[in-house]
Amino acid sequence: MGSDNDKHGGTEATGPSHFIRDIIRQDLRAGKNGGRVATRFPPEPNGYLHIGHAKSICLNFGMAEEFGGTCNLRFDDTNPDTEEVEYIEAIEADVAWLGFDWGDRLYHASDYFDQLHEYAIQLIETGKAYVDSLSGEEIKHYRGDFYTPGKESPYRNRTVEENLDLFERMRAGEFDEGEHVLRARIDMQSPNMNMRDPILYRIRKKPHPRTGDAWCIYPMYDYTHCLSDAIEGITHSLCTLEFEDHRPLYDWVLDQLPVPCHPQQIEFARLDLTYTITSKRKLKQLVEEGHVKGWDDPRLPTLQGLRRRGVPPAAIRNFCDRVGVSKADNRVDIALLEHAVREALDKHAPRATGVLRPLRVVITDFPEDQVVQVEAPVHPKDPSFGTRTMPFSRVVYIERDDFMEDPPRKFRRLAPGREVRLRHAFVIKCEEVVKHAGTGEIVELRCTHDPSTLGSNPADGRKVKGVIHWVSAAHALEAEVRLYDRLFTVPDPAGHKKTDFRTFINPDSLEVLTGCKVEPGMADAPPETRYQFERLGYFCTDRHDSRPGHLVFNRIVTLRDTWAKIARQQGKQAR
RNA sequence: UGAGGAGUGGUCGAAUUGGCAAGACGUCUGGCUCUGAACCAGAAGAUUCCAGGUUCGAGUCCUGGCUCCUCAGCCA
Repeated sequence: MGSDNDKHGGTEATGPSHFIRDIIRQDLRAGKNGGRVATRFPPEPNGYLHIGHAKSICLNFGMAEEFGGTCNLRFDDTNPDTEEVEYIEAIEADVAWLGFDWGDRLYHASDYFDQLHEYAIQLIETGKAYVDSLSGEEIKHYRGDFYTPGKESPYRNRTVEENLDLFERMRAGEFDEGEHVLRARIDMQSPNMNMRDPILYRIRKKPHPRTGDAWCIYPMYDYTHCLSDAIEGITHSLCTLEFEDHRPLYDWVLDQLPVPCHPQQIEFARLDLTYTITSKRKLKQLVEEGHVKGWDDPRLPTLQGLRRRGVPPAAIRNFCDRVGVSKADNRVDIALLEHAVREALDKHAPRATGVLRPLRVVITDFPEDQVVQVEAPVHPKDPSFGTRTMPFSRVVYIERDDFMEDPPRKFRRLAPGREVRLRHAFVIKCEEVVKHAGTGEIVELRCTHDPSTLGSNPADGRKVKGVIHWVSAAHALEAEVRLYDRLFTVPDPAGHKKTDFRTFINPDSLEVLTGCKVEPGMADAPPETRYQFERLGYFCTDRHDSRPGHLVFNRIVTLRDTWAKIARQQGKQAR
C-alpha cells in the first residue's frame, strides 16, 4: 500500500528547469550567499491551505532540498484580527501530510516582534520613519491615486524625539486604534504606490494568538516579511506575482537597517486550476453558505479536501512538479491533476470489487449451497501485493450499467442471449430478464454459467468480449459510496465578470449511493484506505465517517473511461 | 492620464552565445488485454500577440503597436 510517508515517491524526476532554479544555480556558481540556499514557506494563519499553496510549498522545499539547503516554515502572523491557532495547527498538519519536513525550523513572524520593534526605533532615529496622526480616511486621500502623486502628511517632519516619544506611547497603549501609525519616510510622489510612505505599524488592541497581550502595535506585512527573511538568513525569498510591486519596498527596508543579510525576492505565477476556485474569500463563501460541507469537503481544492477525497500527497507533489514555474498567468487543466492522481494510485492502490448500483443475477445452473473461493491478484501488475480470494455463489450482483436489454453498437457487456466474463470467475450467459410486473424495471437476470471457464478461456475457443465485475450476494458488504465530480460546470467559474461564480456550481458534484455492495475482503479497512474498484475508479474510505462495519467510500477519481466516450459520441450521433 | 509584469499547439510549458519550435496533459488511430483500466505504437494540432527592421538565419536582438494581469487596506 502506498504509504503517505514515502517522502519523495513521485518527485524524483526533476522536471525541466525553470527560471528560479536557473537563478539559484547561477547564484551558486557565482559563490553568492556562501554557497547556501535557504528558503521559507510563509503562510498567514487565517485560512486553510489549498492546491495553490502546494505549488509554493513544493517549490520552496523542493529548491532547498535540491541544492542541499533548508526551508523554514514561518507563519506570517502579524494581524491578530484574522489569525487563529486553529489555522496554525491545520497548516502544520497539511505541510507535514504533503510530505515536507521543516525539522526544527518552525518560526513565526511574531517571534521577531522585539527585534522588529528595535529596528523601527532605528528607522525613526535615522529619520527614515515617522509617526503619522492623520486619520485612515485622510491617509487614503493624501496617498493620491495611480495618476496623481501623493501629498506629504503635515506630521511628516516631526522631530526624531517627538517620533520616538509618540511611538513609545503607541506601544504603551496610550492611544486608540487608528489614532497614530508609524510610517516609512520614502517618497509620496513615487509612481509605485507602495513607496508612498507605507505604514509600518498600526495600533491593534487585540490579543495575539501567540504573544497574547504583550503588544498593542503590530507590524505590517511589507515591513515584517523582508526583515523576517533577513533574520532567518533566507537567500531566496520566493513569492507570487502580486508582490512584484512590493519588491522595491522589500529592498528599501533592508537597505536602511543593519540586517544580517539581504535576501533576494523572486516572484512567480500562482497556480490556478480549471473547474475550481482558489480564492480564500470564495472558498470561505462556499463553506459558510453551505454549498459544500466544510473546509475538508472532498470537492474543494483545499489540502484538507484533497486529503479527505483520498488524493495521495505524492500525486500532488508530482503534479506541482509538472505544472512548471513561470511568470505567465496560467490556468492548469484539472485533467493534469487527475492524471497525476491516477498515476500514483495505479501503482499503489490494491484492487478490489465494488458494485455501485447492484443488479441481482441468479446463476440458475449453479448449486444453491455451493460457494467457490476464486482467487485474484491484489495488484495485477505487482505480484508483491499477493492474492486474495472472493466467494462466488449462485446469486451475485453486477453493475446495472453492465447490462442492457437493447445494447447499442460496440457494447461489450451483458445483454439477453449474450455471454460475458465475470472477472476472475466464470463466463455466464444471460438467459432471461425478469422485470417488475408493475413498473417494468429490471429486477433480476437469470443466467447460466460455463463451469469450464474458471481460470481459463472457453475450451471451444469462442471469444468472450466482455469482462464485468461482480460480488456474491450472500457475502457482500454493504457500503455507502460518495461520488464526487467537478465542483463547477465551467473551466473558469470566477472569470465571468457579470455572473457570480456560484451560479456555475455543478448540481451533480456529489451523488451519494447507499446499498452498494463490496467484496468482503474490505471489511476491516481503516479510514483513509485507498483501493481501485476495478473498472470503476479509485476510492478511499472516508477519514471521518467510515469504520469497519460501516464502510463509507469517497470516489477519488474515475478510471479513464473509453466506453463513456464512445457512448457519448453515439448519443450525439443519435440526436 | 501612472507604475510594474506577462504573451510559444486546446492546456501547461522548454528552447547555451541568434542555428531544424522539446516534453507533459488533453484529443484522435491502432495494438494488447480476464479492468473498455494500465501499458505499447502512431497521428493530428504552432504565421511563437501584431507590424516593421537588423541578419545568411529571429521565439530569441531593435523600433512601434496590441492584448491580458497586478497595484490606490491601518490585509497578506
